Amino acid sequence: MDLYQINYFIAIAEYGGFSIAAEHLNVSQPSLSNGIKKLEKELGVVLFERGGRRALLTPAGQSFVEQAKKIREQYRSALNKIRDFQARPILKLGVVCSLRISSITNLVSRFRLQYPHIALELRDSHIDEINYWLEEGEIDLALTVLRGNENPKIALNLFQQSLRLAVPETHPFAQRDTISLAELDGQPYIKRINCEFVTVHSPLRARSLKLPTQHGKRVSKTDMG
Amino acid sequence: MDLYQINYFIAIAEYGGFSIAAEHLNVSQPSLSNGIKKLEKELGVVLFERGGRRALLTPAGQSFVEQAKKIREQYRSALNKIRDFQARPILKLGVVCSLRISSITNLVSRFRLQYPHIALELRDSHIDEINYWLEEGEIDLALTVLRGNENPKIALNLFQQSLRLAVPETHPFAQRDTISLAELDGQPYIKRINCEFVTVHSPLRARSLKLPTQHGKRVSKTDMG
DNA sequence: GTGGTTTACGGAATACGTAAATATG
DNA sequence: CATATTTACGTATTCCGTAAACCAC
Repeated sequence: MDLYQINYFIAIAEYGGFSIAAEHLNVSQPSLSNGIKKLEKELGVVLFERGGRRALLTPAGQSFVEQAKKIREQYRSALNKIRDFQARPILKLGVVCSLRISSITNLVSRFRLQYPHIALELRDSHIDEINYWLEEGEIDLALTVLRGNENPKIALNLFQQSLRLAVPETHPFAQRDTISLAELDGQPYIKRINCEFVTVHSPLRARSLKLPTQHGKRVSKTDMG
Repeated sequence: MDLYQINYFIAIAEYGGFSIAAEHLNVSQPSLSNGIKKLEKELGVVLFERGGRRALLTPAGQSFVEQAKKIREQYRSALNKIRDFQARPILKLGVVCSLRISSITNLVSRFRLQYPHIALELRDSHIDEINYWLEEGEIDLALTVLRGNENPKIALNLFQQSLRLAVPETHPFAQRDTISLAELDGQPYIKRINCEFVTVHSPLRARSLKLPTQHGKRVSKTDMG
């Protein structure tokens, strides 16, 4: 039994399907299928009901999810404890995937020049998981979007980043120069898939394509440049 | 990180060396060496001080032993929980390695004839680990040696097995027909290595070679045929 | 020299991705 | 027919054992 199988299994259980879990894990669906198959063989039980549109946990699977999460937690805890002994200090940095890449590379290169003896480890995800990692001590710092209600002792404004809205020419917003995020609340939008921008062709003459989404939740007010 | 690495690491830490751990794990020394090397690389710390006769834990290694045992326990607990859901019932049987193989195979074949739908899983080790497995619920039954003080409700005498003592012709015991185990207390003896009998050549004309040892502890009174 | 660990190397198992096939609604 | 999962297959990695080298006492 390997940890990757544990992680695969938990992801499929939480996302409710092989395909969507594969996207978030950045692996192919067949890899997940084979991994779970091997896990089921080792455990001697069937973990998912694959019939129909989505993968549903069997009773055995439901039981094993709890166990799997405990194993994962134990492993994470062990990794955190061992960090104090590592010769070369590692700064673990969580990055919200909606940040512009150039901003990150700029910061990283300046950091590496100033602190060459410190190793950098970057992990990116959506804002909720970043906050979770921060609480659990899995990352030391987070590059994220400030919402204005942060404690100034633990949050620092590093830079501002302008967001642009893409609408068709016929859209009511097309004539406006600035839009507050509050006005967008409830509007349908194109969802970004796995931190990649969906490329939009002809019918829309896009000004630019940059929309924070947070996985289908409605956008709320945040800082705009 | 795989579980085999965890098990390798704990075994080396407990036995105090790569070679002796390899014997008990039934793998080669280089396999252990590579496994630990990979683990150290992944963790970013050195786990053992390899200088000299034996492998000694570094401070990081001492810390990680505790974590590794927790991970192993969590994994075992998960396996125990999943057993209730397994379609084909599995009877896990622990066998003391000093038992005669023919006695075990005889019992096993009769069991399989009578209960063909039950899968059998056998694990063998010394008596202390067997008892530990029994307490932890890792095995359902134990084939072991009765010491006479067992609760008759949970222990059953299945058969008796005669033990023989091998001594040189000049030894005081050589003229005796029977020896009680109490008389052997404190006597030097040839230690069995990894459940295999040490083959003894010329100078000793052995009557037979069968001595219960329990890993270097002094033998105590038990049932003799 | 002896006991113990590491390196080198060949073979077997496996994890991954791409592409095709199968099943479900 | 569309979506979702499973097979099939080629490739790269890795795990294991044997044999040889290295290292400390």
